Amino acid sequence: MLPKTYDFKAAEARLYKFWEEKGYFKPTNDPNLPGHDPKQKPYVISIPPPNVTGRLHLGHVLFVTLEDLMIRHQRMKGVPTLWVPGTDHAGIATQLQVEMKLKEAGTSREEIGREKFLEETWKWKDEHSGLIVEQIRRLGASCDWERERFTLDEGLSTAVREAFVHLYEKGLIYRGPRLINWSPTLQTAVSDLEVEHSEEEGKLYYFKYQLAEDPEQYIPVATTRPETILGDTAVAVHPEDERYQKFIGKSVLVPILGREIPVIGDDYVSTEFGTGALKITPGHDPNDYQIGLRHNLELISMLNKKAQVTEVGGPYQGQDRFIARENLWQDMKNAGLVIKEESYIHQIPRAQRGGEIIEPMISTQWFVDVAPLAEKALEAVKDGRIEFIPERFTKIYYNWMENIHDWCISRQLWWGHRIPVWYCDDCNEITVARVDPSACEHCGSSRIQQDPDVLDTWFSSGLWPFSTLGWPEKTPDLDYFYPTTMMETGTDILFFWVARMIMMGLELTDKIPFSMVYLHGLVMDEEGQKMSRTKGKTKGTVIDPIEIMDEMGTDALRFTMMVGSTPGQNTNISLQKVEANRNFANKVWNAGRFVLGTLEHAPKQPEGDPDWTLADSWIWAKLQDLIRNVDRLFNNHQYGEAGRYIYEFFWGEYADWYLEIAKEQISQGGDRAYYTIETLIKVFDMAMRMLHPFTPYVTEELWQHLKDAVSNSPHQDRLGEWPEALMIAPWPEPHQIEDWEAPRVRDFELIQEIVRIIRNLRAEKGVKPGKLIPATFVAGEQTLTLNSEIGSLSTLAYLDQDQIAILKTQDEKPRGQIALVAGPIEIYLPLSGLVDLKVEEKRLSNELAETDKQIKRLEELLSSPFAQKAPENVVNNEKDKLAGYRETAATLKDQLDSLKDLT
RNA sequence: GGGCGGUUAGCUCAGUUGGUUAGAGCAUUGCGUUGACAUCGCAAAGGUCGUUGGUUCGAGUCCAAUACCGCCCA
Repeated sequence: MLPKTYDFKAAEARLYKFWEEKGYFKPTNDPNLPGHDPKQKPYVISIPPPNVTGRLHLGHVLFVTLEDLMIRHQRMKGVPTLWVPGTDHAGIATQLQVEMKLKEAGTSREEIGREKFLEETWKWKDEHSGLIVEQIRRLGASCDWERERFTLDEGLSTAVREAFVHLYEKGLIYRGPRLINWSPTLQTAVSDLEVEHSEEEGKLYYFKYQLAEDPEQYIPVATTRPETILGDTAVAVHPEDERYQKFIGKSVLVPILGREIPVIGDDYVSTEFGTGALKITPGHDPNDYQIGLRHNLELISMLNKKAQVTEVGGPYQGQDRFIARENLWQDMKNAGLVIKEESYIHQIPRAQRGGEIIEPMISTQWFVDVAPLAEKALEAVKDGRIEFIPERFTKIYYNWMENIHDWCISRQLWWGHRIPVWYCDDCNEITVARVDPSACEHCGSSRIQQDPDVLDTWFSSGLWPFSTLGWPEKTPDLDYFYPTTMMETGTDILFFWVARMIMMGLELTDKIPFSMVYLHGLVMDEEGQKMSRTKGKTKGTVIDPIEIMDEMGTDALRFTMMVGSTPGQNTNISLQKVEANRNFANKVWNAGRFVLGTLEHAPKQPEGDPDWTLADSWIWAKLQDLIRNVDRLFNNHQYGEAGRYIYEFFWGEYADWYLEIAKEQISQGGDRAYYTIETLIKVFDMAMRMLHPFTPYVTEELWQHLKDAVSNSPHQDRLGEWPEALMIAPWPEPHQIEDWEAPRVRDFELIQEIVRIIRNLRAEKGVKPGKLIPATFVAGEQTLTLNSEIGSLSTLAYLDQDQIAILKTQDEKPRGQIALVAGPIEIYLPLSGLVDLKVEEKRLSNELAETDKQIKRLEELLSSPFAQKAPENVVNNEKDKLAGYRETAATLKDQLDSLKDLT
């Protein structure tokens, strides 16, 4: 006998090892092995690689569980499946961690130098990389670990190198000074996507731009960043603005500095905003930069890389940008150039990592010219080769692709793929090479220096679906498993990653990298807020998945993530929910225990063919229905909904009803017991199969026990040979609904209704559950059905089996008994002493009133145009209901009448 | 400024292609503990689906407008 509670701690590690050792994580039909059939279409997922030095958070849990579920499902369907795991080097994040460590040790990367720093970083990586991988394994992830990759692996580095050189040679990568997003503390450029705009309170500063020819006249200008006045190279007004058009072509004086700059007309300027005149700082503002390009304006960098004022700032040179703002403004006040300040809410660009204010500045960086790539990437989605789930992301994708900007790919970091470009000291030409060159390819000089920068981590991530399979080598893996099938990831990296993979894949491999993109939302706390380490003064809301797994088991966590999630929507999670699902795992465990227990005293062999009871047929029909629903939902990627269906079936139908009835049927012994046990097992087996992708551990554990028990039981003959593991057991196939199902389900629902109504009455009358009571049923056409279910009825409603009468009709109403009505069935319970005629009358008339209401409602409905216009089956449905209510009403009236005779 | 999502029971969320007075978990209330399960069982109470209008025989489910919350892009 199994223990009373499921000991997940012992089971999980053991089962994972078992699966892995059996080689189930590896694809069947491996292209590297003999007998490979290239025609069999595989199902492939490449994991969104987590940060190699990171640690598991709930976001990881969500995606690992989802992908594992998809993979396990396909594997059970017999499809060759491959899930490629791996990690990424996470340039900035990892470098920062190591820098922090160095700082603690009283040194810095600059101090120890690049080579030593990289050594330290690799060491750090080696120390930490095991953790996240170990944690992902613990989640039950059935990835092929022999194909695990890391973005800085040799092979993947070759891929990055190839991609860079290819794009460069095609003219799609270029270098040049452009306005980029600069992070003054990280001391690197970042891409547009790595900048977040947050709405914050600031000030709008109004001041005077004096005319050079007549300082008495001025143009009023408003700005949120007065310090950038030092870098102004024009003042722009709308060409049709009557207030200012006369100034166009004249010069104005930069406050304090006295530099002369032109007044230009540009219809970008809004006449509504501020004063209607705009100062233009092309060196430090993206919009101004565009205007500068249009008007050929001078570009002035008034801040250096530490965001301090440069020499162009005259007296403010060396001051931090925010200090300079105050000082300059004060000086302008003194000079009478200030008009006013008002508070103003505006967008502040902040670094996604670190949160400091990003400084737009001119810098020489490497860029990808993405427009030509985007065009192909757009086409691949428009023509349906790539599909988004949920579908609405298609539009979001289009919108981004259609307004795409060049991608700044160089980072002033040390940890990452170093840019494969060498500059010649002699001829100043550059050499871009797949293999490290020893001499300039232009003049042959050996005095060449490699570009010190590394590439954006997302550059290598963009190659992930194919680089992990061996590209640019033509490997059997690449040939067979690429394009991959499913890209499953978070909505937040649609642009960062998915879009770029599509662009890179199409450009470099000429193929789409995957045909489906499934996007999940973010994991939030129970109030739908982002989890935070601290929340005001109260404790943080961060839930540590490891702790949860320790306390409640991996399955509980996985199931919670799955049933709590809907495609593209955020998932709110709470400990309470995990607890509820731990209870579910326990329920599954105990139901399994029960089923196993029945096998121990199963009759040896059946004597005849099966004679299925109503309950047997009912649960089997319900199972078929479940299989159909789960199939439908999986096909639509509604995994959470599928999980909820299985949960409901298992707990609400199989455990609550069928198991209880099975007890009684087994007690009858003989063939009845034999076939009941068979049904118990078959349904349980199927349920375990469908549940397995959600909760792999508890299902496998139980299933293994069941398999052992069955193979040692007489049932082996009829149940046949079972596969070696649930994990590779065939997925239940849906069957067309058969004619016998609906009537059996209807009949059983009548039994359920009878049971419920008796239970309710017992509860109402305070009859102890242990007390068995007699009952009389007047069943009319249902006499046969009820007769066959005496056992179930008495078990479920706690009736005395020896004192049950089932009559077809009844001439005289019994006296002094409680009368109940369930559909067409009259029920009489001789609860002497508990019968209060007044109470009974009230109860019956209430019921009658309720029934009459329904009858009236349906009569109205059926005499409305509904009867003509609605489809026949819908109308018939309502007609049947009406007939049922009428039957009930008639019976109730009968009972009321006979009650009145007594009074 | 453009776009997207959400608004359903006290809380957190589900809800097939519109089909006829809405489901779950948790919380609440009452009863219950000798054999699958107290990580439980039985039962009860609790929403008319943000608002307005429209399409339809029929709308939580489609359309339009609107309010509030959130996100993305500019």
